Amino acid sequence: MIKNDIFLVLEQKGNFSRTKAVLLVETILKSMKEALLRGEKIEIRGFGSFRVVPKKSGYGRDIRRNKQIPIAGGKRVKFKPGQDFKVKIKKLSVE
Amino acid sequence: MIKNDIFLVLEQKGNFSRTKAVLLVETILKSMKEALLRGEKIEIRGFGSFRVVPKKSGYGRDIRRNKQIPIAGGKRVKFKPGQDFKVKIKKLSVE
DNA sequence: TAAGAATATATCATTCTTGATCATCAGCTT
DNA sequence: AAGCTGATGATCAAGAATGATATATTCTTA
Repeated sequence: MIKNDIFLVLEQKGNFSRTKAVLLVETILKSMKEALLRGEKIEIRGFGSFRVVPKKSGYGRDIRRNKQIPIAGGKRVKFKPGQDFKVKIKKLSVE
Repeated sequence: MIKNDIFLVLEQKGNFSRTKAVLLVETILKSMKEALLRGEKIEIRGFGSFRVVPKKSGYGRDIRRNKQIPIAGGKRVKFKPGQDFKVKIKKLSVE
């Protein structure tokens, strides 16, 4: 699924024009990124939550030279799917 | 940020009615969940990607009894923020 | 706004991801 | 439709998440 698929869904199921659909999606994505960049968490019940958490990891690898590379700490974004969603995804293995 | 905040953004910046905003968001979230439940990956350039990956983890813990509990394998959803987004988030630590 | 529903937290050991970089592949804009 | 921009894969070691459960907290809906 890519952006275009979302536009199509909005055009078909939501009856929105392509222009509106694009405006919509971009607006939502932009506001979500801004929220996370402010350090806020995003919590959408039934779907999942995004949180900005500190990161300490300290080593990477230079493939060419096959040697370790120090990595500075910082923050990262973590997504956690909702409970119901998570359970359903987990069961995909059954198929 | 919660669902209501997204509705507000759509009402203000996108000039959509509350009803339309709700329909929109629910439609998008639903289609995204369905895609992932079909095993598809979702890739939104500039934001990030969601993928369904296999999981093997095998042990949990019962806090009351303080003993190990076996955990069945399955699949899980993984979110990976876009490059630019990831870098910006990482720098939040500087502040 | 208040009731109802969903999520965070803490716990431990095992499994898994992060992180830089180049080449390849794929999404997105014109 | 094609090119440009952006994402994935592979590598290794060490730090970090997962998973079940009950309670406290927060989101959502009627």
